[in-house]
Amino acid sequence: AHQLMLRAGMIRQEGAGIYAWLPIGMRVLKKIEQIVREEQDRAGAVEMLMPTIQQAELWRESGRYDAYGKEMLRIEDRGGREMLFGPTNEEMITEIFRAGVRSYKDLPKILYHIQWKFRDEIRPRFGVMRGREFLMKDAYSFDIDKEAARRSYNKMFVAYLRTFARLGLKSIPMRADTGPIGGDLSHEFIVLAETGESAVFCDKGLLDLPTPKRDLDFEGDLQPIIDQFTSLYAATDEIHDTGAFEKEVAETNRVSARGIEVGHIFYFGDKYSAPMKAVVATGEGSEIPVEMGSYGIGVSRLVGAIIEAFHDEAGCKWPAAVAPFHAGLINLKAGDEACDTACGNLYAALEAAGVETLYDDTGGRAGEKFARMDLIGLPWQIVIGPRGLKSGVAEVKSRIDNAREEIPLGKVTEHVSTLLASSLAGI
RNA sequence: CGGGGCGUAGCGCAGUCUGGUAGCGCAUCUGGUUUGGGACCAGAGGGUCGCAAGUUCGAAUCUUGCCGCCCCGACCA
Repeated sequence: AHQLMLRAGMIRQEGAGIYAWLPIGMRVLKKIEQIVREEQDRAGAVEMLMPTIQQAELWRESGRYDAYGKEMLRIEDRGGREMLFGPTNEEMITEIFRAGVRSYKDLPKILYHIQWKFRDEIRPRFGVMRGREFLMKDAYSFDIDKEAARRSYNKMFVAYLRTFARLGLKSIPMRADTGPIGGDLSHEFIVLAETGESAVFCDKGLLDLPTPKRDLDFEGDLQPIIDQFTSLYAATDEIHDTGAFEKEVAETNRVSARGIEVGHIFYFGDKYSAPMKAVVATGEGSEIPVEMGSYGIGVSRLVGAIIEAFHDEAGCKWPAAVAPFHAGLINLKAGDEACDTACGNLYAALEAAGVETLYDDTGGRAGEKFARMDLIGLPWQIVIGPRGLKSGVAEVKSRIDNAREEIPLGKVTEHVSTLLASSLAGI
């Protein structure tokens, strides 16, 4: 994925684990971000934005300023105040919550933001898959008791299933260690890919479970869905138990593969709310610390994960939902009036139809242009020259397009529109 | 942090051992011939040789220090 992203000009490395997002890569990143946002909103989470730079003082309240170690990038401002580039936002969101919420009547509440994080990884690698600076969606839930917290957890669980499905990915929730964040309920969402960083083991049945529907009522009982996805065996190598795997899963259903972690959800109770005194009034006149959870999705990592899942020798093969452009339009003879007109009309028609089109009118040879579009991974590639039009779809890429008949210039727009109705439906 | 390697044009590299005018391929630009799946000819532009100090008449090349990056091991979205 890293090689493809570099060659396609999606990113440029500016330091170890630090990348600039070039225009093509940016488009993909933004599309993924938007899908993540839509599904968070659908689940009832509310968007906000917290800063990247935080005060050390805040992290001393939770005790993590010293506990976090060298992975935290610590900086000092001109006044000698200790600051840090946020690796996560539990402390800050807890501080914001306690300043603004006092009553159980304001609960439940799920807040999220999509913001750059920095973790000074020991060894950054695999490009944006494990960068030091990365874009993450992190959500935080606040509830009056554990039962309510469980409902918030379930909302995010289902939102994650939908999010990854919309990105064209098959994600598998796996029970996970809670690690330094703490708590006792946690799942990792793993996407299967041959080049994944961790080994995963699961029941084949998990791969066939249906994605929760778009019109699902998130305020209803989600537990049956969660049970469905958590009753079958699924574990990463860290907690994999070969004995249990062989006992619970029939031999023909055992899947052992590799995967990429793209999301992680935690319930951690009052780990932060207690020490930081984020309390709410109950109905009985007492105050109790809120029950919290946090929910992360690696947005920038997803760009790499999707490429890992969808690519071939020639380049990326984006799902339509995140492709940087839906179509590439090549004018083989820029300057030729008939060509320019046909391309101009077609481009206008495509854009009007909502088909995002990359128009290349720099002239030159088709092979080079197609190779470039293969690399970037445009689902449709349309070339127009003096003799008419040719086009192809990503599944076949450039290889069998030569067999297609040419369409005269005058009928290009009409022809492509017809194709649009079938092959590009749903974009 | 331990171990291994690299730093020379936008990208990929040669040159370093043995000090003597900074090169090659791709890309870019100009002109021309071409043009339907990675063209050809001619020409051009582009360099603090990672940084600094030292040795020397002279350093990409030798010495020392520093910086950056990559790969292999313990962490994570």
